[in-house]
Amino acid sequence: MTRARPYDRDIALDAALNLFWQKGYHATSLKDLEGVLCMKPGSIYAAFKSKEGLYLSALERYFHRNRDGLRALAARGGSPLGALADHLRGFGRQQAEVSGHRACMLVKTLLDVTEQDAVIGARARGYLDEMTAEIVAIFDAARAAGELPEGADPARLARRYQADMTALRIEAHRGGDPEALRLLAEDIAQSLEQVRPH
Amino acid sequence: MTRARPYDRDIALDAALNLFWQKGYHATSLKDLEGVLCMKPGSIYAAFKSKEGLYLSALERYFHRNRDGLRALAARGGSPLGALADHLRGFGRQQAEVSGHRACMLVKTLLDVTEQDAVIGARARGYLDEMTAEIVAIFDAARAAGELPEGADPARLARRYQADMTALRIEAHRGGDPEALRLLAEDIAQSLEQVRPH
DNA sequence: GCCCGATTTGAGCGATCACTCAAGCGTGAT
DNA sequence: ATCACGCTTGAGTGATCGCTCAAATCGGGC
Repeated sequence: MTRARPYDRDIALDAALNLFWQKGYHATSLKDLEGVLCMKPGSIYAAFKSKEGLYLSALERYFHRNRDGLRALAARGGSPLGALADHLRGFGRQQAEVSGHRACMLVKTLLDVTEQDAVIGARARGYLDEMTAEIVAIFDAARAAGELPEGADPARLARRYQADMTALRIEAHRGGDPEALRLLAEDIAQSLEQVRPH
Repeated sequence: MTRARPYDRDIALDAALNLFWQKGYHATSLKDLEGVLCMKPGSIYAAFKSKEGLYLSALERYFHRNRDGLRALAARGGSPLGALADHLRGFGRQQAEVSGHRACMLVKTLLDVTEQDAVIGARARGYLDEMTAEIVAIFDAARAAGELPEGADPARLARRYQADMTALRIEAHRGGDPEALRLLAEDIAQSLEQVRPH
């Protein structure tokens, strides 16, 4: 290499991720990105090829972060079902720290994207499917640990959990009473724990 | 009136509603709207003041339609809890007819909007709150009908129901196996019916 | 110290954005 | 038939969109 990169790809991607997450794909302009990336349009294009390319890179980063978080949760040992319930309750306890950063970016992408941005939409769907698979694996572990009754279907439970988590995060994005959010998370967590054989 | 309106406001609003619902606020251009409304930019501006004004009118229409649907559901007589459960199951049975028309437009708006479109965001939040109130009224009716246990909180149950419905509609938007969607709706409906005193 | 080549720069590209307004035209009143 | 009114028209506004590329800039190899 003849010259060190004057910008840090990770830092730039994080900045782009946060901005895209907050404003969405269509409402974010290259001018906005220039600002938070501290890069001129030529550099952005050289590094990420296009606005769409940058979005895809940011989305991939987001996905990996979430997937790794879920894996860390599962690798914690102890009760898989308990880990999922804790995760729900933890999310319910969060205060609204940064605006526009609560709902899942994959879901936001799914809803924001049209037929013109088919590539982005397909990628978001793929990542969501991978997340589903991760959750299925956790329910499989729960079954192995004897936390599920005989006839329980891990895939079905996983889809329910993912839907619940999506709803919880959208409710968080909506704002409103923090205590109501906590109660919602508690209700969902209790539903989850009810599947345990008694 | 010196001249009959050459366009039908209801038809135009429906067309705008469908397009906005499908593509979202930012991704819909005035040129797109000209096409589906069969109106030139001057007429659109004269009738709806601006793109934002048109969106607000379309959103109001969407809200009234949904609120009235919910009221009709509640006015059907019989079990309020059963009506809600039926509504969930009915939604789970739907096939993906028109693309991009499954998720709730209020939720899509909430996620799509930024600080620049604060008016639209506030309106969407207001409508969502009104929907919550409608659902609370149904759970109040359920309590009056003896379908709820002593300590049950209608507001808390309503928030859970609304979150579940949101999640179900997003899952429908995501696509995938129709049978999985049906099972998800069934799971949610069964959770709802579990609150009945036994 | 000098040059080479990779990288950044930023003015500016054509296209499209939301939107305007002077002109044209259809309609009901007379 | 004619007029006057008011809605519709659509070319065109300035601004901004995503993006390009020739020129400036900087670091490493010799």
